[in-house]
Amino acid sequence: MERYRDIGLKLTPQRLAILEFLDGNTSHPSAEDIYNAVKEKFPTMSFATVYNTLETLRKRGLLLELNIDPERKRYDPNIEPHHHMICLRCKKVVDVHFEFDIKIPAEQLKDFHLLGNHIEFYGICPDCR
Amino acid sequence: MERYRDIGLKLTPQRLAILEFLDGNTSHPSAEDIYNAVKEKFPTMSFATVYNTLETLRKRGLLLELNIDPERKRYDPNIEPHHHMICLRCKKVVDVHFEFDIKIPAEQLKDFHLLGNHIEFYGICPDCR
DNA sequence: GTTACTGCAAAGCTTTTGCATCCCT
DNA sequence: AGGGATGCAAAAGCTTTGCAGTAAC
Repeated sequence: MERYRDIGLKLTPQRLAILEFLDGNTSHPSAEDIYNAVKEKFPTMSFATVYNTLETLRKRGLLLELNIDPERKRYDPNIEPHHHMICLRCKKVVDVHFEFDIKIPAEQLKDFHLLGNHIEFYGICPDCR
Repeated sequence: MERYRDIGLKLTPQRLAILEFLDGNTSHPSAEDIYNAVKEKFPTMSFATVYNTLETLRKRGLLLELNIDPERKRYDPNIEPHHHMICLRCKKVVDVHFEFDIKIPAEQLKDFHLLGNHIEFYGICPDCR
């Protein structure tokens, strides 16, 4: 956790609680999920603090903002490149740690300069079958 | 256009204008883009009508709702499975019509029943280079 | 004539912002 | 002590909804 202070972040108790909740979390929580979780420790916690902290972390490259849910932003503390499997029924999102070798044919690529990719897999999870 | 009536949709002038704007459109417009475009023909056009029509089309599988933009929903009249290339600078979205052979290793797949996938490619488009 | 659609306005959600206060360093 | 963070409330932006009037079938 000291590494946060090293990059110029003030380690307030609220932030520590948010960081602790996010650390190793693979549930891809929304801002509200985070707010609800941390509010138990800090009843005065506000959405502003949650959003401010998330934005601060994102700007420093310590957090990813995911577009996998059309209704709200989801956050992922795992900044390693990876993909996601989404259950169409319960909306659960599972990480897929595997590097796929996908190459776009040159005639489609034109002069686009590729920097990365993200795959969303859709299906039905074991629990929903 | 008659096919819309065949599936039980009333062909109002407003709807025809929306359908005409969407037909063959590869710009992945937002609801506001569609509203602005159609408002020129129908100054009384309301967002309610745009959203109602989009939702009606989506429910009938005639339109895709895209999650590629965290700020707003984008719509795609091309319902053929395809992927997207997104310019990180100008946010332009280009279709990628190519089927990639991607298989998730069994130990990652678990008992997830896969139904489809969508790849977002990130990079810089020729215009922005 | 029925039924579904339109358009306005209001409301609902998520996210952002202004600002006074607070507290980490 | 100083500068950034917190928390409240208000506002902003996108999307949905209620409802009365209207038009397609």
